[in-house]
Amino acid sequence: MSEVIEESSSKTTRELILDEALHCFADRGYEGTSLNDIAAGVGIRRPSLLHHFASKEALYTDVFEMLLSEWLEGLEVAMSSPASGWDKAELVIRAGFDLFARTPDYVRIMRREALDSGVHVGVDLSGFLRPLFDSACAYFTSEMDAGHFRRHNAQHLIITGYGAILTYFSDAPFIDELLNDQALTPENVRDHCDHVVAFFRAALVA
Amino acid sequence: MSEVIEESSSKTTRELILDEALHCFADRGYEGTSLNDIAAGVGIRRPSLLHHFASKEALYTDVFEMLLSEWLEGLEVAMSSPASGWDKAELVIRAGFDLFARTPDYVRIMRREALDSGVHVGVDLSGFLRPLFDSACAYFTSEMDAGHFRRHNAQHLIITGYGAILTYFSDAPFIDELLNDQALTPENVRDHCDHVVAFFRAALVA
DNA sequence: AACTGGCTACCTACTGGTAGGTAGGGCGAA
DNA sequence: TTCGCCCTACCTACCAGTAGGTAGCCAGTT
Repeated sequence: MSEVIEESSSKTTRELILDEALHCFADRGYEGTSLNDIAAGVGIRRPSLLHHFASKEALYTDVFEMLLSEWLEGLEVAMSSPASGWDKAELVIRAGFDLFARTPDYVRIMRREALDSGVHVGVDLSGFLRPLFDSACAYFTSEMDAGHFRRHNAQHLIITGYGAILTYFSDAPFIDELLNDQALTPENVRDHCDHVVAFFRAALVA
Repeated sequence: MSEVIEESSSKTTRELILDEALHCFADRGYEGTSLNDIAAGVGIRRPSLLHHFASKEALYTDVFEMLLSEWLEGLEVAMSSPASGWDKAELVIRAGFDLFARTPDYVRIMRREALDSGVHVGVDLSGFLRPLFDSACAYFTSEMDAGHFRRHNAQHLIITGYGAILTYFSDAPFIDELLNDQALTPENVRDHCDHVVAFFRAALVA
């Protein structure tokens, strides 16, 4: 049964294209990536790539939906945890770090998409993330009402956290240069995660 | 003296090109902007634009150097203030907000450059910003040593602050959608600035 | 006369996408 | 089993459009 061997040892061409496209789009952006680049990375010609995806936009949208489903899954698991108070906030922050460290290419695509405000992608990005945002706001508000957290505007708080965490991964090449070190080694990611956790704890827990 | 009239009532073509290029590059990125776009925005043809700038890269580099000199000037003034302790940190944060709110296009270009890790621009970005980074680190470290601030890793702290502040401006279109509001109105910028100041104060000042 | 700053016309390289062809595997019918 | 057929996955060759850049002309100023 050759397909068993194929499934265990190698991916389908379609999956190889998605992987290569993810990497190229993250690295050079939508406009900066040509279908020839992606096809060459996979080892096929452009028309063969277009046999698997109807257009460049369709390919990008598929990559982006991969990203969204993975993030939604990863974050919903953490956010639905039965923990409460600071424990839960820390759990979500650490889950976010794990998620982003595992898939830094996704972070850079998301950042590019935020900069371009969704001109390339057909999906409704903010509609997709709003539920997460709203439930995070509700959580912090209720914890502040209960006196467990210092009072802050919950929306601004989430945006600040989103920026602080995402930037470490999206701007990693730049941070590398600034620190003269590799930002994305496991130890450095853990160190920065510990710092962010301690920083937010100091700001939130009286 | 016609140049007096020109300076007060209208800009030179070169300056008009720089302004339009700044806006286009911020909006659609380097690859996403064509020289035709910029020329059309100014009201001339592409070859005429290339009469003023040797190439697309040269134009981009000039735009970027405008950005750097403006930022360096704005931040150095704040950082060289004789204030101390938390007052000085708050002063620099508020100066950064003012600066970024005044020139949101610069922020988006900087973010794109951080994502691309400086492939388009000829200047040494991290070499330019390192002195600012180092002096900020030294300041926080000495204040923490003196017991004025809670102990944090200064480098991580700066990076967290950089991400938290920059993101509000670079991702403004995305935040607009998330909040169903305009992130960059003067009131909203001030509100967010107040929040960031309060948040960092809570985290740093025991 | 010379310079400035614009123009049209053109170049080459490359883009996303299409047309048409082919090697080969899977499969039902003879 | 073998023949004929379809389908998948790839290919080469090509298309129109657009990119950045160049050559050379022309009008107005100095």
